[in-house]
Amino acid sequence: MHDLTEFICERIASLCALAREEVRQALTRPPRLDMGDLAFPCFPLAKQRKKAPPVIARELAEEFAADFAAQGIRCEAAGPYLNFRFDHCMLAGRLLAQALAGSLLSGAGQGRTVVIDYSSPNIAKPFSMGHLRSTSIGNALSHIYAALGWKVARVNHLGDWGTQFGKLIVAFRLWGDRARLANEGIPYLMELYVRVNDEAKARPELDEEARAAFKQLEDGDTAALELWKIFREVSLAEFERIYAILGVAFDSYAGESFYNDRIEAAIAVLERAGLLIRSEGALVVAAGEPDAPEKDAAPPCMIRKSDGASTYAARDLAAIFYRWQEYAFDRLLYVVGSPQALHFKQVFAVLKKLDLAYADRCVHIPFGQVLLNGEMMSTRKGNVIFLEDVIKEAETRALAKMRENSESSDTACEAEIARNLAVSSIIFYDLKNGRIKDVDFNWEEILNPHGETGIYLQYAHARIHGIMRKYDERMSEPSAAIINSPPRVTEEESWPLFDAIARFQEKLALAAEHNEPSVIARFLLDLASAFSAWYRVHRVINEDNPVLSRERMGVVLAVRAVLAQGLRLLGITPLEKM
RNA sequence: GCGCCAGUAGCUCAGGUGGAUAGAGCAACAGCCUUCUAAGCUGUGGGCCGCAGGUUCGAGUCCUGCCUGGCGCGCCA
Repeated sequence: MHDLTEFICERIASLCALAREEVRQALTRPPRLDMGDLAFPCFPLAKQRKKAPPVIARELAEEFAADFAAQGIRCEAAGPYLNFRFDHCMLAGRLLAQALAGSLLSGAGQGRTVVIDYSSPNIAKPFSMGHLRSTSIGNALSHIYAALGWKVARVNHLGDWGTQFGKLIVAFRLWGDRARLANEGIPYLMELYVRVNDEAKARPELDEEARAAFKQLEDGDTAALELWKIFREVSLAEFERIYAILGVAFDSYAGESFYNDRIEAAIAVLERAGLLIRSEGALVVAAGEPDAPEKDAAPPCMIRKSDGASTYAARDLAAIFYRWQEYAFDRLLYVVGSPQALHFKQVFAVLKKLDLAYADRCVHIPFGQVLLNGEMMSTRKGNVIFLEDVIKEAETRALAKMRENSESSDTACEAEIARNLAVSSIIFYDLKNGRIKDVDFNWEEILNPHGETGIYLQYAHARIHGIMRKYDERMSEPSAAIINSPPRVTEEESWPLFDAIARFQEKLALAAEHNEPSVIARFLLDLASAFSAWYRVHRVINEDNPVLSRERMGVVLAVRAVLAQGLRLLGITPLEKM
């Protein structure tokens, strides 16, 4: 399609005295498929030719007709637009072959490295729907960049350090039970955490003790460290279980504690650069220009508190220095909620002040919050939904639906499919909208199996596999053989499917450009919906017409290949049966 | 008070670089299973694109001001 576009650009440019680039910019897609494949709006020529755009469109259509027909391009005027229609059979044939060979995507990012910081939950708390967003968005981005040929380092910056562990240590010393901790894991830790917070309201000295306990941790007190290590291990085991269910993996779990002994060195870098200013007893880096700090609209970036302790910002700077050494990244993505936008703005501004070449390579990828009844979820307050409860409920419903459809056989297989459907719907629900949108958690919405859902996509994919099974059964040739010798595409009705397939590469590039997995999610909905509409009216298996059967099977296989590839980009494993 | 983000159908949302009659899903209503999975398909109704100016041949899209909501504004991470 690209070569045809170039041909059109060249001809219009030469005939209308426009720059080729100018023509390419002006070209658009008609709003509906039946109007054509490409359109040139004639408005810019109105002044030059001193005629109304519709007149110009008609003239151009006539002038181009013969020339373009030779290339298999039909052109016609439609109001002020000049619309072009390509040879769909030829294009579809090409796309079919590419889709079946898996060569629709080209790796433009080859050789470049992206570090993606995502998921990053605080340990000692159960995995909630709030943690899911960073996890699913980051995971999808990791697949999207990898598909474009980037080298991807997936980093889980665990929240495994800070005063909350002082609190937990205090709670454990007061009421802790090692046997229960070993048996119950995170829920038990949370119980202790909630209790210590409750009791601290009446006994403020507990907060004091918690600060002291965290100080012990930082100073390397063996007993405190031993407890902390157990908390961390128990939590990590639990998270890895959840990540396995979600199909998410990481290359590094270097979290906050990992940078503990690198912070002083990081602060020393700022010191040497002369960026640190003493302010109200704390050490800060001013946000604005060095010569006019008083003009700052933005608050300064605090590096060291007045009591000498380091801050979150100092830790993040240490992490960036380390990651630069470790990965020499071309891009560093922080998949962290939008409330932290200011924090990252400040940290990145400090990098700029240090005149570091990689300052511009660091990007915050914000996303909206998961709310419950319009409020932020809070583990401590108890108004929180846990991911696993949602998975269980979704599984139960999927299983019930499967039993309703068929009194089938294999319960182990059923359970696996139900689990997949549950995870697919939850991940897709999280990714289908622009990431900046807040999500007010709603059971009926996330469990809804109809409409724009992960289940809808899986259903389309599973039905294709149903056709494949039947094709292998009824037709003389196995469907897999079609992959090696793709059929010609003769039916115009399959064009909407190929029109969707043709956009896969540009959608992928767009998704990476904006760090927006929902672009892929929307693309898949378009593709699946085009397929579902086609499926009703076009029967694939037909023993009396093996040639047509073969052609349609090829079309369906092409759709399947793209659908499966797209689902995997989102971190969803395509199902062959449901 | 300042900053960031959002405001499109009853609800949830799509609408690269400004272009043709603003699109989906849910909900509602009406149809479609003797044929490859009805978790599907087809159709109907439903819109001062927050408001007001401006730029332009042309604005949901760009600029300015305002309104509403969310989040954030140094010793939590």
